[in-house]
Amino acid sequence: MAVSATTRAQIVEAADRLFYEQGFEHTSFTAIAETVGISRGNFYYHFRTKDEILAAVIDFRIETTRDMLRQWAAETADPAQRIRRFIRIVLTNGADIREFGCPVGTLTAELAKLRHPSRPEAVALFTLFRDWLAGQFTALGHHPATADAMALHVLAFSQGVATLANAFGDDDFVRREVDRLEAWLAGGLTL
Amino acid sequence: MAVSATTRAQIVEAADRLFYEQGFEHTSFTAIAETVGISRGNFYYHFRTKDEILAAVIDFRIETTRDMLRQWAAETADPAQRIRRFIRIVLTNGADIREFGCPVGTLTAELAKLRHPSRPEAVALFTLFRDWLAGQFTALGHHPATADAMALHVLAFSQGVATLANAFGDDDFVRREVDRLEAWLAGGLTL
DNA sequence: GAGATCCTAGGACGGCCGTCCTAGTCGCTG
DNA sequence: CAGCGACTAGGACGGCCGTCCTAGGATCTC
Repeated sequence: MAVSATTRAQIVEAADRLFYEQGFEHTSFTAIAETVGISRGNFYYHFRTKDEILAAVIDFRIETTRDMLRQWAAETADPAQRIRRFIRIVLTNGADIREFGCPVGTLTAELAKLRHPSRPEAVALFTLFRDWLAGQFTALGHHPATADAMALHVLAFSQGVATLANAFGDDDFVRREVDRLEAWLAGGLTL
Repeated sequence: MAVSATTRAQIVEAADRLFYEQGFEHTSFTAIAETVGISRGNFYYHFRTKDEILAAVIDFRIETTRDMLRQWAAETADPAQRIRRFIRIVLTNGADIREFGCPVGTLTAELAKLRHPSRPEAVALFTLFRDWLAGQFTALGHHPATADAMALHVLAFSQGVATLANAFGDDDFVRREVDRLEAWLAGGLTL
């Protein structure tokens, strides 16, 4: 049981990374098996289909994200500071983003094109950030509707920056946009 | 020769649409052949590999985009009005974007994950818009470096909005963000 | 009207894909 | 130590993929 849980976790983590780096469809069972170091047949014991792995990966990402947001909330009480932490993800994860884009945005886009049944679960990852950000803006004294609009604005910022960072690999551009949005956050928060 | 040119063009246009709707890798020779209404074998006469089709599709998109930008330049002399036209693409093509995302952004992201040799050509599509936008900002009296930063800012806006529109399908959000960026364009153009 | 050229249809090929089966190993429990 | 459940390795399967070959039809030239 302990060993199987480890193997299962190893599969999920390897798939998580491979889905991010190569895309869901392009990642084969063989590639995951080789990464983990298990036989391809053994696989079937833990996951019956590739879609089941995807579902597990999305659940894993949701859990990981929840933990991260909780961590942020525990470390800083100021909502503005929390939002700033989100804004700076594009710097913190700059190298990965330049190479592979945003994990959430690219997965959601791919599943949309595949018309994959798990698409709503991937979108839920976006919703997680959206609701958390909206909560911070609400804590800053904004009405819920305004707070949600601001949350979407911040999300759009990070998606746009991630996409262009991936395309052009321009770190200066990322820094400039981060500065701009932080100024917006510190200033009027005009929408 | 006239017939072959037509067939070739039909293949490119069908592939263009399918690559957009389903992604490059997910689109098979069979799917393209069925869309055009030709046999799968005949294909090989016009394109020897799938990568050749991709290259032709990217060339086609570059040509189409160039035509569109020329058209815009011909129709309106005011640079600000031209930029506004670009900003409003997310509204004009709202239905497609909600369903499939931005054609340029999603293709670039996919080719990055596939480490595909044609990735630079896809990025060139971005560069086309980037340079054109920078040209408009220059015409508004900004220095080249500033104009380029503004161009990237507008591009990031459209990518962010397209990604979230695809994820959430929220038309109000798109309209709100368009209004906001148009206000920025009409106002200070602060970066 | 014969022949060269352009174009097409249909199918064969090797390969990798996701899926599934089976025999067997390990470790725990009684 | 017998038995059972958890776990693994290896390989077989049908199917679709991209690629490639070949024979024949259409069209144009002299």
